[in-house]
Amino acid sequence: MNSFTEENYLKAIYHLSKDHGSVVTTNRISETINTTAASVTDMLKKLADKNLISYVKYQGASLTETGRRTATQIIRKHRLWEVFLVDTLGFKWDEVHDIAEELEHINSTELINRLDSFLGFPKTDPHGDPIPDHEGNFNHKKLHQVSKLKAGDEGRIGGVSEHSPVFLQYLEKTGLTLGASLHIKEVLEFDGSVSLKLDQNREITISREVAKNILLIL
Amino acid sequence: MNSFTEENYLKAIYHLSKDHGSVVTTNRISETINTTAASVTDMLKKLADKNLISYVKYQGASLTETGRRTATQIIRKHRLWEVFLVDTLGFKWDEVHDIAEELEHINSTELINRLDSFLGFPKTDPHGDPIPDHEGNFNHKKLHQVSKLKAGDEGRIGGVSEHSPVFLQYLEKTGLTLGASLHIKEVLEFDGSVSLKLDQNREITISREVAKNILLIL
DNA sequence: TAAAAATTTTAGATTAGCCTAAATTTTTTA
DNA sequence: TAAAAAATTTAGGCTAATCTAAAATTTTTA
Repeated sequence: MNSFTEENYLKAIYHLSKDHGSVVTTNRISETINTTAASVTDMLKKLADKNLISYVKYQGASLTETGRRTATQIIRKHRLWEVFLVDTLGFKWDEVHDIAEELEHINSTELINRLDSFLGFPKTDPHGDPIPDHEGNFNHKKLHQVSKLKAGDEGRIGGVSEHSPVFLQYLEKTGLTLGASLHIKEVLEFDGSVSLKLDQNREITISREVAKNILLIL
Repeated sequence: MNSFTEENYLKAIYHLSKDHGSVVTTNRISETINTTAASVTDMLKKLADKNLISYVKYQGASLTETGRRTATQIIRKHRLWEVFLVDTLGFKWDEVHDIAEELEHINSTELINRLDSFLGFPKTDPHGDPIPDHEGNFNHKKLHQVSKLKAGDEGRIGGVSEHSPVFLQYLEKTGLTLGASLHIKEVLEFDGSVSLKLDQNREITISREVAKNILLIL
């Protein structure tokens, strides 16, 4: 059994190692977990002892296969709980992160499988992030940052890569919710801001920063 | 904010002080929480500092009003989660205790109120125990131990005072589930065992120990 | 009611997770 | 490529929650 803290470190390492296997540094972890580099070093040694990561002093850490499986199970729980909170209890998509952050540590495979079944085996969470199955396999859909597209491209919003309440509330207000269709009219060279046409022919402009965090299915 | 551990101590003290206000000893707590008396002493000092209990050295502890309110909220959460696990996810009544024991520490009033509403504001949990409202008020129904009744008495099962899986599974198997009507035929003076007539005129005999843990609405 | 038994508390350690400050290693830069 | 800067680790401490063993207090019993 791993402690809450250990689980949070595994999750952080997972999220920080973009492509499976890449090495993550002590400082990057300390920033995401909001702790000191010294504390991270301590924990990395411990996780390495438990064979959840491989760790080379002064170099960084990467998840072992066991570590990766553990991390994806926590992510599975987090995302299923988010679906429950939004679909079943009626929370808004910007309200669920912190609660799911607690619920993800509840320890019962049976519980999570029943929850999955009750929710109808959802494939994505309320932010469009894929929910891994009980073996840790993701159902990857190719997603494209709006900031990387050009005039004329179109697609539906399939996810967001930033989950802060302010950002999600902004999207909600602007009509940029999951599933919304959009058509790119223009990308301003000056600052990278993007003009879009939305469902009811509504036209809006978003900043490059916002465009980077909206992911499209083309 | 209280730690998980503190919450567990408060819950234990609550359950051990039969009638509100009665004093609970160090050893009794150490038995229910499965820890040493020395550890309990440490924690009692801490809870007293936080004004959650009143504590007199060598005498024992009792909940303050704040402590009582905190404890009932944990119990509220525990019981609502049990209802969710049984009614919504289809667990059996003997399978939910340990999971609810974890879920009860999740910290969100909004979550628990929405859950309550989703479940239809249940008044009792799957074992018949009353669910306090958000102000900590119980809807007490008068319950009678079968062991205290005499031949001729009858009623419905309104609760059980023992929640171990083996006991609950035994009741399930025997048909002694929540709501079942029963009629007391005879109480054996020799060993206190009780003969009952059940729904379909089925007649069974239960031990005094079992009879003590079944609670009837007369 | 005094001695024995039981209960409770104190003293002193231990472990997990965290911290600061100092030392070490790696990376950057001039 | 050597010095400066940045990153990382080590050393030494802290707190929460636990433990064992010893001391203090209360309760029981003869």
